[in-house]
Amino acid sequence: MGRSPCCEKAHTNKGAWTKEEDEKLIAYIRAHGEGCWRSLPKAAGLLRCGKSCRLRWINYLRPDLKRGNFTEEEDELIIKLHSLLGNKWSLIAGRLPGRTDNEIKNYWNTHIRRKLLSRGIDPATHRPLGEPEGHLVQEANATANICFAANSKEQQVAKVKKLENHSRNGSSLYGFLCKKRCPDLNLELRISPPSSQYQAYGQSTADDIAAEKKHCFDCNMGLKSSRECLRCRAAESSKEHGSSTMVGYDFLGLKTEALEYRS
DNA sequence: AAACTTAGCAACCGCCTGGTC
DNA sequence: AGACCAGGCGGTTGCTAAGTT
Repeated sequence: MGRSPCCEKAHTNKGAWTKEEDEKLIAYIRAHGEGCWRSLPKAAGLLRCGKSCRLRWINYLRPDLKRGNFTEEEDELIIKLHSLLGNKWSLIAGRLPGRTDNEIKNYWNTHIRRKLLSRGIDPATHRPLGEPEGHLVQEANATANICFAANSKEQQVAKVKKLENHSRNGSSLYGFLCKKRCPDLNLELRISPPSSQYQAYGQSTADDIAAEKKHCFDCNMGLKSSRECLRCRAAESSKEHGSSTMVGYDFLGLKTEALEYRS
């Protein structure tokens, strides 16, 4: 038995992408959007594995990527998020607009690890080198089990329900753990109507958004995050789930699921 | 100038998860 | 219930440029 390979390896290119391949992939996704990665290579005329196309698009070709060096603020945010989430690079990336999980992972391994070691901090535990891990590590693990990102509304609902089984107030637990480990990092989740979303961002982020004009093409108001407009998603969610409240905004204005669910 | 080492990062691999039938 | 599939994630590899001897 076993799983069939995602592609026929004998007839696929490997290694660095050429300019022509990039152009084909960009042109195809512009015309058809992101969809079935398995069938995309053939449809786009690429001799590549679907996974390879997805990686190339997400990590390099996506138009909303921020290129260039990490700022000091981003460094510190990554460190704090890593202390809470561990090696959950995709979750960390979800809170750094324009950065990818791969990019952050590489940056962590090449820069931040060294930076922490030079400060005498163990990058794995975020505690002084040589000190036993203690209870805070368990707390970090517990925090990592709280899910922030889900791919669909259905998953969000399922995950919130799962969370509710553990705690009647999941965000309070999260806030508690965050505060305990990083008292100066505001990761408190909030419920707010879409119209007031900018108030939840904090001024600097709102200014950045305005400067970059990252508005949704559909409603022309909500923030267009790396995947979709939160405002439109909120509207869609409430349509589908009746009185369910599925969307919230974290301190960076990025996608924050699983905040509240009323059945 | 050449040989060697190191750092940075794009890309790959294998595993896991969730959805569908 | 379980087999299969697609997408996603984290760890690792390998190439290349920069730095050092």
